Amino acid sequence: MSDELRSLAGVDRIIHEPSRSIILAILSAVESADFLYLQRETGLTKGNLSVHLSKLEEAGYVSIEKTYRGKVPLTLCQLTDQGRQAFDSYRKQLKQFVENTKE
Amino acid sequence: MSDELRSLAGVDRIIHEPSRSIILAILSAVESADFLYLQRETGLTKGNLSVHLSKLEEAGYVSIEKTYRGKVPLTLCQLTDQGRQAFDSYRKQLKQFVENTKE
DNA sequence: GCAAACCGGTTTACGAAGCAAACCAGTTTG
DNA sequence: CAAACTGGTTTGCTTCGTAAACCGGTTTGC
Repeated sequence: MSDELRSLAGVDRIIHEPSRSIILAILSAVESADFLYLQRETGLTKGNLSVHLSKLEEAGYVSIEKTYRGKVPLTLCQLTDQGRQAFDSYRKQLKQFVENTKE
Repeated sequence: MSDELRSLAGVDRIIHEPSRSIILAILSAVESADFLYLQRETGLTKGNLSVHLSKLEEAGYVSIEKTYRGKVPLTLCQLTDQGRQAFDSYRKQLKQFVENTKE
């Protein structure tokens, strides 16, 4: 019985952080997003979004491409395959946990 | 759309920590549990279990009663009403998130 | 044409948190 | 009566999340 409840035990700490789960959730739905779009959607400050993105990039979960829109800097973010896989299995663990604690 | 993904945004940080989610999950199923039982079920070290229990107690989510079994110290833990409520709504938030990120 | 404000971020500082290991009072064992 | 065990608590370290300060470049106002 407790093995099931422990489904959360080895959860990916990179993802198990609300701000980052949300970022990954958004990226998993859109193919590609720029910094400001992510900022609006997540409600994060620029500083924190930047830090979380760096952490996700470092983990290999998102790729970040820096370019320009005209003369203005533009940062594009995409979920990597590894990121998609990691997020998928994270979701599965949450689902497991929610279901195993029913009633 | 992003409001739904942000369901995790304001999540209860006391609970959104795997060790503590697991403790609450166990307590939500058993009426009352002693320290060593919890240690076996969670797989936590004594030190960490102790710290997490204190934090949960401080938050008003579990009540801790110290007594004796014969001459041996015994620590009994129970979910409070407040704790049950908080855990319930935490589960609902997780469920929301999982469902909103489907496919 | 230049100062001030704005854009799109990054870096820094710091308090809080998790974890492992050391510790401790009391009890049982040999 | 010393050594080991029980049932925990406390300490020390390191990592992490957040807000605030900062920064290079661009646009705006005068």
